[in-house]
Amino acid sequence: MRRTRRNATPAYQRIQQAILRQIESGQLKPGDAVHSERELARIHGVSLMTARHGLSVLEREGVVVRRRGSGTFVGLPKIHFNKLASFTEEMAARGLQVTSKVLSFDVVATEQEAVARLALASDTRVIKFERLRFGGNEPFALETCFLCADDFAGLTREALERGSLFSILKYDYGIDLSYSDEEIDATSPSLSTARSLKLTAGVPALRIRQVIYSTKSRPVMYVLGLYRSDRYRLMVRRYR
Amino acid sequence: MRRTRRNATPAYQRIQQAILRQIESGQLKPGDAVHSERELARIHGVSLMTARHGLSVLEREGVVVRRRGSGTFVGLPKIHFNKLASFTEEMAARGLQVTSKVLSFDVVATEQEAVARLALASDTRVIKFERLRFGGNEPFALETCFLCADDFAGLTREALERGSLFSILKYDYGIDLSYSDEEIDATSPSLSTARSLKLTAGVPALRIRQVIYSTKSRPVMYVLGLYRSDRYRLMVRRYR
DNA sequence: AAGTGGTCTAGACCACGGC
DNA sequence: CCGTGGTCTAGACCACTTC
Repeated sequence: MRRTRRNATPAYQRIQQAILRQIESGQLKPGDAVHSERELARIHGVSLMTARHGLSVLEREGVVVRRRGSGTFVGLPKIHFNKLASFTEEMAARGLQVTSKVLSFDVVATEQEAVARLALASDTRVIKFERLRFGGNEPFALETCFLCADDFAGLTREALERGSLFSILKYDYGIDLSYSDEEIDATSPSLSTARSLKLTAGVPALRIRQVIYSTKSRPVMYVLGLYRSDRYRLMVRRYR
Repeated sequence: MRRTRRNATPAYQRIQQAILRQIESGQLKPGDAVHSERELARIHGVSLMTARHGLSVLEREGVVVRRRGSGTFVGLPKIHFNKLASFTEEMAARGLQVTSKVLSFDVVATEQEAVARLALASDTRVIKFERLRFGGNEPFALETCFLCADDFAGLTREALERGSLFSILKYDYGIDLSYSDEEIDATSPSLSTARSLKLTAGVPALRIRQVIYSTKSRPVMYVLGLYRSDRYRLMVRRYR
């Protein structure tokens, strides 16, 4: 059987990408049937289990719907459930330009909650910074970010203002992110927060507390986000 | 090789249940190593792929954490991410008694948004009812529920007051639910809603709009929920 | 070096849906 | 009936972590 070279993209991911390309190019529209598992296996020269593995991830993201006895079909457009994306990526998906303003940047030693969520010793110093996030010149969210100060010693305010945090982690620190655990509720923003977000008083905000983990299952950062509820909503899929 | 009888619980689910039992019984604590994939395969007399399949679902729910080269470990206790549970089940997990009060129950023909979300023809009549949900005598949420009136003709207010909606669907209509797609934001509840939830004016609520699908991928019900943010928060895991 | 999880094969049978 | 997705086998090699 054909062998793949080491360290290449796994076959099941190549199959996913092939399907995503077909959807993005308009070749497949919502409701259309995707190639069957057996066809995908034959087309890509892989076994049935491998083709199935590729589809299963796309299904959990809502990209495709599988119906036993019937087939696999393209899901509703532009909805990706339970997908951890950077703010930059989310806005790009909506065709909006992102800008960010770093409101503060400090190293602090008294952030008990953040330190606990990052599973660090209680006296650990953390980098703390606040960013106001704009999509197409409109404020969307105020994010407060915490990272272990020792692990990310070289991280500066200037770097943050230049590029996206996700890429800094990847290219400067070799850290790939894999998932985030999030706690979501609603809150009345403080006066200063409301002013930053240009919210009229009394309008609620969506509060998302997320702990983001690396591919090695280590907590990397804790983010407290306050989102304008009229501009941003969370899409989630839950399973029985 | 040993054959399983038809229509039995799949092997990968039996493996999941075995692990969940070990955790619930206290035999395994957070951080403890679960049996390795090869051990599980041997213990349950299945192949490696089957044991892996079982673990992968538990991993996506946050029950276990897998670390390549190292092992599989029990995750943090009592947190099940992205799990579609009935209100009754969620409260039971917290040890709270559930009561519900049906505030209204009608068949209506003018609910455009609900009809659209259920993918029904625009003139379809739907059952619409509101329930106030209590956990341990405290109001948690106000839910407005919509179902196709033709498909659930026998559904009455009395049945709702007796038992949980999920079990009515299962035992009276033979419908098993499989997942829900949800849209989450924050809102200021109306005066009457605030009164029902015993909220002081101006306190925000978490708004969850969910479309719940059957195992046959058909939308079954649309639920608009307003949750007291101080008593309820949503736990979600998102993937890169 | 030994053990772990991650990818993959080349088949098999079952359950279900639509024609 | 045939094609679909769902479950499953009995192996293989790779990449990684721990010792």
